[in-house]
Amino acid sequence: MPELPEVEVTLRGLAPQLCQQIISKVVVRNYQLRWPIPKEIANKLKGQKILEITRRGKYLIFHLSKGNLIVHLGMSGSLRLYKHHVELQKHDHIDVVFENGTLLRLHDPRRFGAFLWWDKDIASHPLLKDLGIEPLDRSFNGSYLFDQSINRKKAVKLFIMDQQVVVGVGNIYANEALFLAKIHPKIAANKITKEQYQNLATAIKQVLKKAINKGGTTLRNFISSDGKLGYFVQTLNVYGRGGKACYRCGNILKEIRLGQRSTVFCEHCQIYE
DNA sequence: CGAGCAACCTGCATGC
DNA sequence: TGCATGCAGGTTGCTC
Repeated sequence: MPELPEVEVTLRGLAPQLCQQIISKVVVRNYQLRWPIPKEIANKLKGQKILEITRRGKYLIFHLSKGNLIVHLGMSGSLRLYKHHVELQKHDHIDVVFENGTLLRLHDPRRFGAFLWWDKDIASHPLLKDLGIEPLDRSFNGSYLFDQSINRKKAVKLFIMDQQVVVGVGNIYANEALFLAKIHPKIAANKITKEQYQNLATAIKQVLKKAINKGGTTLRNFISSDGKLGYFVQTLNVYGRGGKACYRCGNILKEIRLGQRSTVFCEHCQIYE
C-alpha cells in the first residue's frame, strides 16, 4: 500500500488511540519480514508505554519508555486497530495488545515490511541516518532540488525517488508529480532548470498533501474497518493509465520502464529535450 | 556516480 | 479448470 501519504494517514489514525497506552502482550506469528523480527521483541516491548508516534519518510517510529519500535509497511503492509475481537486473517503477522484492550495488528502479505527495535538515538539507525529531507518541510523546494541535482545525471524520476534526496516519493506520486510539473521522467536531473524544479517541488507537495487529505476523510473508518485506506481515492492523471488519453491534451499516454518501475507520461505535455 | 539486475514474498490478471 | 507468466505501491545490495 504505502507511499508517504498512506503512512502519514496511518500515523494520524494510530496516534490518538495509542499514545500513553501500555503494551501488555505482543504475539508474533511470522518472524520473517524484510529483516527477521528480533526474537526477543515480545519480551522487550511488554510493559512499555507509547510516548509518541512519529514518521520519518515511510518509517513509523513508536517512541516507547525504553527505546524505539521502527515499523515499515513495505509494499503490502497495513496496521489496523481493533477494539473488539476479530477473526484472524491470513498474513496477520503481529499483534500488539494494550492494557486497555486495544489491539494493533500488522497485516503484510508480501512481507517486505519491517518491525525492528532500536534503543539508541533514533536518528542514528542505519535505515534512517542517510535519509533525505521531508518533502512537506519548508526546506524542500526548487532551490534544494536544483542544488542536489548538480552533477547528477540519472533520470529525474529516479532522482526524486532517491530516498537520500527526498523521502517518501514513491512510484505512483513520482509519476503524478512529473506530469503536473510537465517534466519528462527521463531527462537527466542536472539538465533541469531551477524554475522547473520549483514547479516540481510544488507538484510533489501538492500531490502528497492531496493524498493525505483524501486519506484523512476515510480516517473515521480507521478502527475496525475493512475499508481500504487512502489509495486510489484521488484521481490519478497518469499512473496506471498507459495507453489511455491524457486528461490535459488527449494524447495517448506512453508507458516505459525506468529503474524496473512502471513509468507513465504524456509525450505531448512532458517534452523530452 | 549510475545503469541494470537480483533478491526478499504473495496475490492477481492474463493467456493458452 | 489448470498452469505458466508477468506484474505490483519498497528497498538493499551486487555487478559492470
